[in-house]
Amino acid sequence: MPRRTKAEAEATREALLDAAESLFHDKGVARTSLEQIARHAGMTRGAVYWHFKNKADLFHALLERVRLPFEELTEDIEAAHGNASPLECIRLACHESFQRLEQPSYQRIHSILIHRCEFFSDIDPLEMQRRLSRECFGAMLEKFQQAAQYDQLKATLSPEMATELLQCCLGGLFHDWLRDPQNHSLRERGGPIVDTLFELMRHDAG
Amino acid sequence: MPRRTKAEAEATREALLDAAESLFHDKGVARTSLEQIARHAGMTRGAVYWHFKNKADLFHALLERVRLPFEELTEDIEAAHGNASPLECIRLACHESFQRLEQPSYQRIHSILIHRCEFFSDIDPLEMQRRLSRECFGAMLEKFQQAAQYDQLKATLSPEMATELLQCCLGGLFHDWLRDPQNHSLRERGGPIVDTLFELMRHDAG
DNA sequence: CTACAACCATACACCAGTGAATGTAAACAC
DNA sequence: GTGTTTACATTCACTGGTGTATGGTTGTAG
Repeated sequence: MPRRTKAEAEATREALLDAAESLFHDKGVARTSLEQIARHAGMTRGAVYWHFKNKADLFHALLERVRLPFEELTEDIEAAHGNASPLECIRLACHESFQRLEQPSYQRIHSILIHRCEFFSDIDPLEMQRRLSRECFGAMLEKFQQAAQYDQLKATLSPEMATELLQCCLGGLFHDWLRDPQNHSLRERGGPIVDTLFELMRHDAG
Repeated sequence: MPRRTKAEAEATREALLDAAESLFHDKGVARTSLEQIARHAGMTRGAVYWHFKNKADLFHALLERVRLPFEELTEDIEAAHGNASPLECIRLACHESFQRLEQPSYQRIHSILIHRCEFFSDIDPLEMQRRLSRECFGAMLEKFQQAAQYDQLKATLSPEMATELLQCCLGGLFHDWLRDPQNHSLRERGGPIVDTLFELMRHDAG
């Protein structure tokens, strides 16, 4: 019973993306066909090829759904803890990030991005990872430089090194968690680890 | 001109694995066919199906080639720095690991394991990652407990927490590096980071 | 009210890849 | 030396997936 209204068409597009997200997560990107995606959304392959050029194009569209929320994350954090001290601001941002990443939709997409898809000629998951990593690094470095100005960091610890240390730690934590998301909570494990690291980096008062 | 001698047969088996390793690394696991692997090794698919049951079996065989060297790594480190202090032993082990991981064969296989293959029903890369991670964690925890007994750690830092911190840090470092191995050296970036972390964790003498 | 175009279903040809069956020549046991 | 088995090459049948072309129904602009 085509054709639908414009809002309905947009709804089926979202339904196709939802189906793809679910199936990619369950079976991997390479091993899910467009036919399966269409069926899971209650459509046929005709709908898929109408909304997307091919599988790579569909994959790009999926990633777009996570890029925007990620950008607003840093802004929200800035707004929420802007009045706190620089070091405390980063620490709180980490906790905030843990909480957001544990939302099912976030978790599923990142799991696809990291574990469920191979790198590709026309669809490179590494490029997206690099982007997120760079943005994260820049935001943290800025804060650590402020912290150094306020003498919050240990004297021997440069802001650049502090940023690298934290980024490595967060990255490892993130990958460990994504390996078995249902096994343990990112917040419960990551919280104490991050707090400990900040305690070690902080310049002891007195 | 079959049939070959036993040594020749073993050589073709290795050649097939080499070809698979090379092609998996260049094009990903899902997008390389057994035909391509055979051709790249100067054989036909008949050879592949003789030595391996199917693609998953071939993949397992590839991973076997990296599991054994990894196990001997920890033993070698134990033997080399067994007389050093526990904390120093772990630190040196990290540096040693960096050096080994930068060898092309290691780098390529880990790159395949993490970026070039999707998880699979019968061939799960996550399981291998979990194994390596667990073994690594166990060895480090043991050393950190010794370090705690010798009062080498900061009083507020438990050996469990120290292990988790280091593991997260190493994991993130490893993933960052694998994203662009040719871009920067694991040793050159990881060395200072690890040294800094140990400096922060060490109990100040005096 | 009508003509067009959006939205999707259906049908088609086509190919890459798998797995198993078969062929075969030489290595090895005896 | 002969038979058996090894170590492949070759062939074939089959499947699943892709891309495109075409058809059909209904919103929607004018």
